[in-house]
Amino acid sequence: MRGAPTILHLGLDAFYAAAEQASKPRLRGKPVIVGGLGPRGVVSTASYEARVFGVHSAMAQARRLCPNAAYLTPRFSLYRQVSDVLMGLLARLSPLVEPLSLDEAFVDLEAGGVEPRSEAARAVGERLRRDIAPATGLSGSVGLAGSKMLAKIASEQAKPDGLVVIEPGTEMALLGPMSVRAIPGVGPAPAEALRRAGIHTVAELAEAGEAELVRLLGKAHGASLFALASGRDERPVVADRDAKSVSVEDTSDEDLTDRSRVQFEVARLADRCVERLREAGRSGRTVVVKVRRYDFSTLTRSETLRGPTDDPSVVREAARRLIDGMETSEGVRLLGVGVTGLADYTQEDLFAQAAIEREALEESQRAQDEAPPGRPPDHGRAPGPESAPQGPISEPSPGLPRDWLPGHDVVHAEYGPGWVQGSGVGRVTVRFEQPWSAPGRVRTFAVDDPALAPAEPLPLVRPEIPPGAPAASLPTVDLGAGGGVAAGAGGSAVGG
DNA sequence: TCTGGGGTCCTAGGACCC
DNA sequence: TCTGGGGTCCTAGGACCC
Repeated sequence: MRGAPTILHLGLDAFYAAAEQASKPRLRGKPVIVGGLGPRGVVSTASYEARVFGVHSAMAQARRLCPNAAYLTPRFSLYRQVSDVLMGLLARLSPLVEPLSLDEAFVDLEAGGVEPRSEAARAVGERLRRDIAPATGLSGSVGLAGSKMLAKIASEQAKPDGLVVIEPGTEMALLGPMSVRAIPGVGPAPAEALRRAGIHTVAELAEAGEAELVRLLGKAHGASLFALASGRDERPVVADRDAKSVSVEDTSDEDLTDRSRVQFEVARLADRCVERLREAGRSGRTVVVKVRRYDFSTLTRSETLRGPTDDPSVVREAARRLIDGMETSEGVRLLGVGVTGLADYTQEDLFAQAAIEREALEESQRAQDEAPPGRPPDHGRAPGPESAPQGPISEPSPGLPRDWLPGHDVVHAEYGPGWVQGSGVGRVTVRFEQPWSAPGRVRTFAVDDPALAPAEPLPLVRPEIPPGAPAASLPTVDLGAGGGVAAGAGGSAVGG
């Protein structure tokens, strides 16, 4: 606990939903829900307008409460882009920045040379809030306090779009009457155990004493909770924490019962997991398979290899052995594959590498041959790294239905950039607008209209156009394939 | 509140080694 | 050959967070 509020916690407000509203002028001021699509989808983030209806994160039945909201598919490439900008702003404040998620971080202002006084810390926080809007197009809330826990509680109180400083010396008066749930780490299960023991507030936690809390909640939880409730929190802000695991999982729209289908899906998940592992430049030693059954009971099985690997076929085979030892006959709603025990990737010798790639290729061909019947051949999603690169010439194969996901970006040869508002019965409705344009109008096309193509997200903040540069080509967020957004984008701006 | 997806940390038992 | 304690690794499950 510091004598000055020099630990800063920042969180963007309703991040994903706010990013969608910044992106889509027509949705500003309206209920927007990211996620919640599909028979088993849950809400990822609800805009403040949607929260009025009682919609919140992780909720399954949002549609009943808020049928008129815009339900959108998440666009993680955009959120990551915004996150990079945000973390860049924070890095200017201090070398000690600890990201907690894409939109949340702790910053140690003292390590950044900020004078350890309330006024100085507050000034930095206020400037940060002012800088966030023009840099990201979004708003954030800032908490400042003498410890991580209090800074986080402060920024929670500051939401939306505010700043709260907890002055050292005032924290116990503030904390005491709060519910035990206000302390990060106290979820439903510990809260219930505490309630049965007659403990409801933070003050009662501190009065209960460490021994009692350890008895109720176990050694680690009890001890750390007692310290936090007593206002003791010396946890440092830690930058550059390495990830400890990588995993992917998928809930199917309907429970899977067919054994070969389960095996096939596990192999695909293993490939996706390794893809992500490799992107992170890591390798892992323990392969984990997760199964959630029809009744929501959850099983995991793991296998530790002799050494770390980032070889798709090795991970796939381990996952296959694990799933083969698991009971799935009554129906599986979720399958997952993960890798833990991560090590920094070390380039193996070239022969081994070549052999591995060859094997992976053969394996993926085998997997394709083994694909169980009844499954569409493969719409659009690349089955493996070898088919990934696609130049500007790659046309969408005619006849194959494309997924037009609500909220995703498209570009039309005549009307320019827009986003999918909805699709069905062979038609897709697109709203033509950009982050910096006035609200746009919708048009409807056949799903296979050749003039319509998927596109990368546009940045939320209009990029500066250097004086003298041609006003056309606006950059897209990702420099990946398929861009081609430029045509006609120059003239239609309104704001700015 | 019939419950996603990506993570983190903790607990507890058993194997194994010294 | 028996007994014991401590440390570490592995496995499985559970709780929490965003």
